[in-house]
Amino acid sequence: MIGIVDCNSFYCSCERLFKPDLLHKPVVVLSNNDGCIISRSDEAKAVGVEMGSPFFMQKKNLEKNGVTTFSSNYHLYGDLSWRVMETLRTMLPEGCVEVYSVDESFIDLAHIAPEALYAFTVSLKNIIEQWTGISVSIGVAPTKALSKVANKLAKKNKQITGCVLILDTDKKIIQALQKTPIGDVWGIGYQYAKKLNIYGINTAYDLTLRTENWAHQELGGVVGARLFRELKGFSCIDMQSERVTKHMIATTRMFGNPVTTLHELEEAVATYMSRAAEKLRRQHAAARGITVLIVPKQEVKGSYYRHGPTKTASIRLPVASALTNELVKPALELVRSLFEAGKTYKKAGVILSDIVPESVIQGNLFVAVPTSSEKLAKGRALMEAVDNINFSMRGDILKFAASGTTRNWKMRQEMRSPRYTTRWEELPLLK
DNA sequence: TCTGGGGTCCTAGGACCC
DNA sequence: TCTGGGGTCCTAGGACCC
Repeated sequence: MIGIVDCNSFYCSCERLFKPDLLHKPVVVLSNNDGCIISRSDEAKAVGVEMGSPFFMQKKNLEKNGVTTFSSNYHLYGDLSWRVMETLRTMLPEGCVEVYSVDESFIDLAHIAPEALYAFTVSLKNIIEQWTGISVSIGVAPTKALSKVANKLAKKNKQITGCVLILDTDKKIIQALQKTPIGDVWGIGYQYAKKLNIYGINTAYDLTLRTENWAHQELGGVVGARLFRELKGFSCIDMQSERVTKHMIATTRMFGNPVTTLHELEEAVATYMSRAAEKLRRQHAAARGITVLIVPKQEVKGSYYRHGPTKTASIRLPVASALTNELVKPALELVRSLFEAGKTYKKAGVILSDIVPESVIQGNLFVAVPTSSEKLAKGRALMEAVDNINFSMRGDILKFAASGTTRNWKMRQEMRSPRYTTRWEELPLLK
């Protein structure tokens, strides 16, 4: 059996941990730029605050209901996430925990006897809550997709389930599938749900009445076929070992204020590239592919989004690199090629792809030794020094000049809580 | 210049996840 | 006025090869 452990209203729970007076009060957390609502406590859900809804549209409702609002504080969430995952690792054998996102892990429960499953799961939940202060829900079933179904139901009926639900018989599985709207199924997003509704498929159970071939045809090929089998109880999405290196590294941001000049765009792109390059070096890798994207401010009729189409440009370096200066330079050329004078921009970003481990950077036969080993070593040493200083001093003390110093485009975060657990200056104080 | 089948590699873009 | 950020996987189609 496979379980999924999911933190309840994770970001809100993190905020409450250091503000216990908010325990049974409505709380929400906003996305970057204080744009939209990305986490809600149960009390906030109860007064009709929708997930993903824009902050400015909910502002009145939030005030009226006395909802406490936080900007996102990723230092805090990242640290508490780590504590929860570490707790799981100490409770389960090596290789049985797959961290799936900041607030979720799949756990392999094959080693637990069926009759002991429920008691084990409950004790796991209690220990996590006791050790970290974060409450979780756990769904258990024969496959990953079914464990997600179990988890959703456990959360929906907290009073009855106590946030733990185990689907260990065909009967329970079928009942659970019948209670699950098709759009709630893991792997069925907005587009597929719409399509399936047209075919008269409204619950997860309805989908299982079709054939694997049908799912293959209508739901994106092998992905759909796999989901179909998983819902039928045949496990085909294995536990993944911890991924060491990412295949793609992105740093993208909305601007705090709209940007109209090439100069500002260049600053932003240089800044984002510096961050992306840091992430790259942290995983001891180098990248060949560079993509720059900018998004103009422009109404598009009939579109869900309130911005113009994303403009992208990319290149491949002759040789993979992890040096900020080598990555910034081509990125700046790309952004210059994309920029159109007279337009207003609201977002920009960089994406590094074609990522290889640092140890296997391929030389290029046709590149005339610009990267003699001596020069390469110097570049690495410089990067290491920059990374170390920025890490120990916090907040980019050392920057490349191209990143600028004024940064009018920086994002807004007006209601961020202190970084209680990762900054000495921001430790919580007891009176 | 025309004709065929089978394969690889690459990129762009769509769908999804949290 | 104001709608997030960072990922994954897969498919289709073009270029190129024999």
